[in-house]
Amino acid sequence: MIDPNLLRKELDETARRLAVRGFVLEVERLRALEEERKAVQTRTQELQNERNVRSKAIGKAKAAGEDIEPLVKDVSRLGDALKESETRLDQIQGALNDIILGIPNLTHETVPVGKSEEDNREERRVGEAPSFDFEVKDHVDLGAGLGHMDFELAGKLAGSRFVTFSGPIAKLHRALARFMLDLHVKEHGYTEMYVPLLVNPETLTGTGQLPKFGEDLFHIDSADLYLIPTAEVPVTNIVRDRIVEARELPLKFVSHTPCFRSEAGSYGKDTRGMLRQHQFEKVELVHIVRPQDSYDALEELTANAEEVLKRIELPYRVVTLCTADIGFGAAKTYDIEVWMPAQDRYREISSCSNCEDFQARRMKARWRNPESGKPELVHTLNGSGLAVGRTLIALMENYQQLDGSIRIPEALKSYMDGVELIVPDRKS
RNA sequence: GGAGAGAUGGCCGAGUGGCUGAAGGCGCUCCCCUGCUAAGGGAGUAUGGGCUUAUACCCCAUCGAGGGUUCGAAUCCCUCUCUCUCCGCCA
Repeated sequence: MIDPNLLRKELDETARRLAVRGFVLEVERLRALEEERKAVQTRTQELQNERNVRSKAIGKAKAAGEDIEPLVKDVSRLGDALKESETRLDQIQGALNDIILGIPNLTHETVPVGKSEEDNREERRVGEAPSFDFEVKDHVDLGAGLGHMDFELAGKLAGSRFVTFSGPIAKLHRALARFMLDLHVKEHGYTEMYVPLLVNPETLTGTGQLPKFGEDLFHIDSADLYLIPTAEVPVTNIVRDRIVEARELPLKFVSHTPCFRSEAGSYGKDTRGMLRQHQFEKVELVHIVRPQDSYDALEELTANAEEVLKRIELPYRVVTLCTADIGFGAAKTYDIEVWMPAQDRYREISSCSNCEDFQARRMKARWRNPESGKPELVHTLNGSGLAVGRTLIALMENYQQLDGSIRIPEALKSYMDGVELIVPDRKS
């Protein structure tokens, strides 16, 4: 959440900055609530103070053996007024809290202002799109030809937006995840985390999925738990309600998990193939850093994710999301988009965001600043390094051969037990 | 799932209705003393909020979480969460 002081002291300016990203702030309602909050809070605290002072006096009088009845009678008068004041304060603060939890983050000054994803700013292109002297197939046709990717079977087992792999495709999928984990742990200095895939509402509120985006999540009714939509949720919440020492920073975590998304509201979008699934694997990168380091960390994290594509030689580009396309909690986001030959366009394969103190404030995630000696909010960042399923289909499409077989890039061979080519299964 | 015990500050730990935001110890910070080391003496050491020019005062809240009783709750009652022990079950 954004700094509540902005709503108290710079309300109009804050509304203007939010309007840039298409969010309409209820300025007049906030102003009225804030004014009342101030009055009621002051009144409540005065009443509490009076009660405390008088109650202490009763304690003393009693210890001294005096008659306390008149004193008790005197304080009881306060009861109703105090209760009423406290109740009203709770209501106001609840209302303010509801509003503020629904306000998106303020964007960084380097974020392009835009109206749609058309206005995202391309930063760089890396690698050459492969040229084919035959008609390219998409991953669905390739998978069907190979006989190792089955959407119908998944439909029978679960429903739409699921997939099954068998044999060499399942192995390639696993190889990709292992390759990514090893790269980030051994060469980029990340600590691997194994985390719960079901989390409670507090955790999801910490990273910003709740209360506003609950319909995007799968919920377990029997236990009030949710399936994680990304490892960002449990991993970032490691520092929730903590004050970390300055010497511990930066914290860099990598976690490979399945992710679950209801995709409510995306009916009819990317229905073919496994671009948009209810369940997919992702290797997630999370940084917890000092505020002054967060923009350097965003470059580092993005470079770490890009390195995966460089190693497996897939062409991609990096774009800075504009104010219309950026996510709820992010101050700045780079999307990495991989080349998809069958679609003849780049598609998102990683999203790397600096949330600044937006999640930290919700989570009460702080560090002790040695200069002030005081706890201050950390900055949090996250990014896919990479989405494994999408990497798999990008690899299939970019490395396809005339006969429908798939070549294995050099960097993955050691993870494939020597398999250099995935060929159609003659049995199927 | 059944039976029982517990949750207090960075840590350990006291505290069963009143000057306890919390004894004592450890740790940490600063100062003093000591010609090394060790020991010793003193002071300080939670977080959020209100007020404020102020990280100064003062005030409010917080002893797992949320309700309740009371003039007054860390202490009493209820619900929940988590931890530990025993039994059962189990990858």
